[in-house]
Amino acid sequence: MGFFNSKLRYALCAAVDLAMQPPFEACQSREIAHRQSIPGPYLDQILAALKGAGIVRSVRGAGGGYSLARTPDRINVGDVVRALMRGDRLFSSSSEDDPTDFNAPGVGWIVRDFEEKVESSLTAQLDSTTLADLVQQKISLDDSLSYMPSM
Amino acid sequence: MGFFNSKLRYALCAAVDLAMQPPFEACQSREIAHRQSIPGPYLDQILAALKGAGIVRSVRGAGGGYSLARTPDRINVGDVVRALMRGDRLFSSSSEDDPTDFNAPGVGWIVRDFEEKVESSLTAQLDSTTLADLVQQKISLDDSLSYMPSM
DNA sequence: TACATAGTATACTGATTAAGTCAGATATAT
DNA sequence: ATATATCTGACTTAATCAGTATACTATGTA
Repeated sequence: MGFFNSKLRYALCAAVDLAMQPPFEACQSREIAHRQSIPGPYLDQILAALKGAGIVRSVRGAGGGYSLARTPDRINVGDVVRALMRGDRLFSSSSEDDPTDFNAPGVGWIVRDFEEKVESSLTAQLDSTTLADLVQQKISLDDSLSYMPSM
Repeated sequence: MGFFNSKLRYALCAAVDLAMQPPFEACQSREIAHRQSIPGPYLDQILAALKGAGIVRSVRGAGGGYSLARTPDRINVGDVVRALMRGDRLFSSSSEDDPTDFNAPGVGWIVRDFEEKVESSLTAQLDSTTLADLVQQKISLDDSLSYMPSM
């Protein structure tokens, strides 16, 4: 439906959710799933990816859960995107797996070059927005609606 | 492999190819296909979409072919993208087909709102680059390589 | 009028990805 | 030990991507 895929959207929701919790306090995946309406087992996959990228920390066993590995102002949206898109789409590789000969010095070059400009300006935008920014927007929204549940 | 899909890349190559031909002179689809290394029948599909969007004009019968419907400086990349992405991906719709409840006033809202900001800045970039710009880059490239075939 | 040329339309196919689901293994606090 | 959690990997279903194939329609030229 949109520009992001659902996995990425879920990941961002989960990350922002964690960013709104008391810092470094473990939070169960099923709580996050419930608050953000994310399918439980699917969220587990996503959290695993976030953990692999060092965005999230996990504590196993009873009383365990997930927490952010850094403060929200030191995690940006680009980090989350890159964590999810290992092997997946959203301009996965920058190097070698060209199907056609866009290497020949022709129109294809120019098109590819333009594409890269778009990519890099997009990346810049993703990297300049932090989880803290998103949390702040959430708070502003709640304020403007004149009610303040922490959900 | 990249941010664009191959259909869009082909469409841009074809459009730029036409932009480099003598203005309003009909050009056969198979010639374009050959010059730009695009699978013939696949290009036909793409040209049909471009025609449907009023970007390209076609003349049927012997001696016919395709030409741009407007001058290259009045066709931008965004036009081509929108022509191709009818029903397809790359932020297809802006309205109603939300799978989950991103309508509830929660974190999902903020994520969706950020997503839309990204989309609109992307759209702005696509809309501010014309086919004429891309042709100019091609010419500059040829110059800098010190040889000037029109291909 | 007939033929060749060229675009138009539709349907089909194989490969890949998206979006989850499910079962079970592993770790840990009590 | 056991209940509670994460972790893992395989599996499923549907959609999309990237093209092919086939038949049809329109038009300029001989």
